[in-house]
Amino acid sequence: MAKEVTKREDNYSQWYNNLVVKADLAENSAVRGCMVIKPYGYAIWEKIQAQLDKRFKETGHQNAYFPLFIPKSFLSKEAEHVEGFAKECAVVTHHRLMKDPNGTGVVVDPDAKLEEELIVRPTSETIIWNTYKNWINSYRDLPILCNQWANVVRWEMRTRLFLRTAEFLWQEGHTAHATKEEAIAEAELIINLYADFAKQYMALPVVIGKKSANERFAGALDTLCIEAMMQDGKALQAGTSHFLGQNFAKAFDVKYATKEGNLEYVWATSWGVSTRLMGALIMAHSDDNGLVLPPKLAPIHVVMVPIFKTDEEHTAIVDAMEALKKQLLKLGLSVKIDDRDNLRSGFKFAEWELKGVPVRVAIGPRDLQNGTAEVARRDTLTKEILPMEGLDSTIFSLMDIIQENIYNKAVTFREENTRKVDSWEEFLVEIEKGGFLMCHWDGTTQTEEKIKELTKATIRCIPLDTDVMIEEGKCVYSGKPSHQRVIFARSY
RNA sequence: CGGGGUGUGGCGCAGUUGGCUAGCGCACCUGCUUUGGGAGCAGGGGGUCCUCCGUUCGAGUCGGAGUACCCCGACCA
Repeated sequence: MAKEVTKREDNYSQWYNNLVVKADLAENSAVRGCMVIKPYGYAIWEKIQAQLDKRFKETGHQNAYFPLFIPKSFLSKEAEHVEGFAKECAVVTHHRLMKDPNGTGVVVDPDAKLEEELIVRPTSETIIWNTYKNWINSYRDLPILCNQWANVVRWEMRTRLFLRTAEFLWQEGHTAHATKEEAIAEAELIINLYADFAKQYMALPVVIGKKSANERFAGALDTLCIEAMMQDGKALQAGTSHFLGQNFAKAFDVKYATKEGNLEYVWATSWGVSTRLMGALIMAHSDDNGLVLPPKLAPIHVVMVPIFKTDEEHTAIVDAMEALKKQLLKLGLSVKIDDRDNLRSGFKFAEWELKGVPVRVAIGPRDLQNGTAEVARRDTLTKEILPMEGLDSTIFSLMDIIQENIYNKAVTFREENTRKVDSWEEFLVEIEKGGFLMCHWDGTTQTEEKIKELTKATIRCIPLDTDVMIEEGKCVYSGKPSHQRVIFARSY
């Protein structure tokens, strides 16, 4: 009973934390607020990275890398941007240590004070736009479509594994365009790319929408986002794509010569997803037995557990497994044969379920005689005895079935927990139940803040693509006229 | 930065109104028996009880200060 996971309904956040640690994805580090991503967790992140990277390149983007440190003066060039990040920055003030003259160990050498402090990037707009200034002269230099895979630091008060850590891994795209229309199209392209990735790979349905002015990225004219629903009914912002207008171009004086010979400021976007996606993946699909991984992101697709009494049986079973493994490898699946001899099969079953491996194959002496194997699905927790013959293709097609099933389950859950609410009394009751509330809103920040103050619910987004949301109505709080419903929810 | 809680082998905890050699479960090591849903028995190793100061014949236990972490708020991908 070493690795029992707590139940979801008892304490959702404890369940989540427990799961992350027990499933071997990550753990807290010695550094406050920072986490260690363990090999099993990182393997999932690598799959996410690879797929996104492929999609970025298919849409004409290139990877580049910019410095970790940002001179303090850069950060203050865009007024809203500083305000948004100032409160959570790590600052480098010195560049040297020395032996402690009054004792043992080392102290900061006071003589090594930096003339200008360096900020550990909370995001890279400023350093990148300072660089783009030198890259852009003419309309022929545009567009610039760069992405970087990097780590950033935001000194958060409270942290949670994957969902909010002081340091996190992400990708951040930064693009420069000649026209407003092109920049807006880029921001939309990316948010759709994210949504499609979430659906196809993470088996995660998301709502694409626009942030209200209040929730917008510091320095953006518009923030597009994808919002997902977790199993406790809370919303999680899974990715953002910002239309930055000419704000950063103006702050860093980035102009280009048009065909006609005029000087114009360039238009910008930035966009990103982070290791928070891992949190979304875990919270959206897992159950009380542990992680449930969609096959497209699972580091191990199939785990095989031999059941045996004698050495001869063990050898014969593992031989049969090796043969099946070879066939599965040919089909592109990753396979693990768990032939540890110090653990019982029941323990292994539980352990691999905890780690979310989509399919488990158990073979025992009985199967060996009958030419069968026991195949268990992680998503449904069902198992059946199947003939060894043709098992490779059966398992291969199971992957798509499982992927789809996990997605459908998440869609169903979201639909069951999304509802229209039209009165304030109803809102107060419904928000306690969790989920997405589709409500009319008068469009003012005051109303939005009042609702947040009273209920902790925020506008997750103004959905872009849902026709049903466009209709006349009255604001759920103020009663003023509204033309479209927005999504209210409590969030992470 | 406010409110609450916890610091005892690697992990999770117990330790009564201060009392004698600091204990339990898991994990670990050795051996035997086991293996179709988290094995059993026997033996074994591992502790400056967060730190400092105080009270006392005697402190894991009481008091004070510090410190670290967790939970709830404010802040956020």
